[in-house]
Amino acid sequence: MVTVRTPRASSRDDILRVFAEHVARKGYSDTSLSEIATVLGLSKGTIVHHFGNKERMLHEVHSAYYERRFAEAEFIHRELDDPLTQLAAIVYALLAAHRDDRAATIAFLREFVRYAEGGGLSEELRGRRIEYRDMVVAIIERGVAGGVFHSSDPGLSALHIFGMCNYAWTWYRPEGAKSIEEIATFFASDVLLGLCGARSESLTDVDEAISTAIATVIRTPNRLPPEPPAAS
Amino acid sequence: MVTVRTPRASSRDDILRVFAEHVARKGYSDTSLSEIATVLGLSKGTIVHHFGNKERMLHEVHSAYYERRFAEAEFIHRELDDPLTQLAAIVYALLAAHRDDRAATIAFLREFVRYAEGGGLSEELRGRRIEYRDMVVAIIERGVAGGVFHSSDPGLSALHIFGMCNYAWTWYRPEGAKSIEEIATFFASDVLLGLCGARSESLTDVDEAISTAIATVIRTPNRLPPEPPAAS
DNA sequence: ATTCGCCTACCGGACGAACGGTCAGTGTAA
DNA sequence: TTACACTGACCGTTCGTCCGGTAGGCGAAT
Repeated sequence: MVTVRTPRASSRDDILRVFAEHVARKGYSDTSLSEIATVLGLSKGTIVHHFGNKERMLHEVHSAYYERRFAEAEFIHRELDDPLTQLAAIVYALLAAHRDDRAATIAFLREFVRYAEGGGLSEELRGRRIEYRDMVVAIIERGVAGGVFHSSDPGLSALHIFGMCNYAWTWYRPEGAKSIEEIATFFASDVLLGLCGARSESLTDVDEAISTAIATVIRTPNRLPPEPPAAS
Repeated sequence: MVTVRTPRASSRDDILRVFAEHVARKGYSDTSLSEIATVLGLSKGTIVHHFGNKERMLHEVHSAYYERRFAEAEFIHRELDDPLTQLAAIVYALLAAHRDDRAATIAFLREFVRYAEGGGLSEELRGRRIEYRDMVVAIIERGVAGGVFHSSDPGLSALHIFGMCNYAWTWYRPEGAKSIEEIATFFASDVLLGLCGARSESLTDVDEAISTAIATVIRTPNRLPPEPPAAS
């Protein structure tokens, strides 16, 4: 095979993209550098040249994933002001990532436990995880303080939400019957009605909050476009 | 080290136990047979002698895990009759496994996606997963039919519950401040109040259902005892 | 305009380690 | 004598990593 190399155009991004796809499909340990090199028509040495080692590649995938989630979250925080809508937006954003940022999302959710305990590059990513969680906890606490939410433990409420959303990669399929918007609406009203105490007047509030939340998250700057349905 | 080998006592169970612990801690691919052999003072050949290959060991761990969950679930079904209490019991059972059946639970939740797509030993385990899900869906549907629950999509409600519970291994620590009973009570009332429409009169119903559920699950025959708090 | 050195992407073979798995053989209880 | 848990040397493969070398674009010096 003749390699046609566009001058000055590094394969860095391609490598990272294919790497994330493989990690998503087979997990980190079962992803081999030689396989990725073969897919891209590169040599294994090139990959090492760009990233140093395999661990740093995973770190970079995870780091970029966090970057996107934080950008989203900060946009949500900036554009929306009531906790109800903010929380709905977080739920939708986390679920939309399953469709629009699929490879990185699955690669992250499959492998982030690697950073649970110390060692190597884990400090930074562990910090980011705590940061994100605290942000959601803060939203819930603001809701509680404002009398909108009722939760005896905002930390557990947040873990409830994260579990509900972050487990979706194990069952969600883009080609499935339910759209992400339907799923997010269902999940968000589930938890929001619970948090609101589900007084009947809050029903319309929740519906409205979810609509606004979805519309807002979609407007996130530099947002990855929804992935087209798989051709195969 | 001198190996004291009790005659006729096969190491099968020990091997499987240590294997599950290692898979829980490091994942399937990063668990090596030689390491397990060393820990137990055996040779690698012995492990292969008992199980044939590594894949079958994982299969057996997962299979045994399902066995225990189904035994629990069937006991719940037998002892309890209203969907409210049954669902609370399922939530508690899934969470209690994180403490009382810890290694197998984490090993399962880390690795069950391996069986998502076809190949090898996956058919049976995939079937069991569907079976378990359908059972929970059936409970919700019975609740809906009886007017106790309100859910426009029992399938999604079940996925909500599974996500909430099955994500716990990523954050739950036995030595943590919250007990499994507290967590389960919090999570169960979250979803049950949502499903009940959270009319105020259902609040006491839900509390009572959860208490009954916990008391019942604990009585499950052949239940593994709660693991003692780690000494180290 | 040509030459030069430098930077960087990339090659591709070699490496040592570790892996899962094989197999002929051993010792002991039944 | 049979049955079986178990050994330990061994095999083929694959892994991540290393490294000397090549090629081409580019800015500076000539």
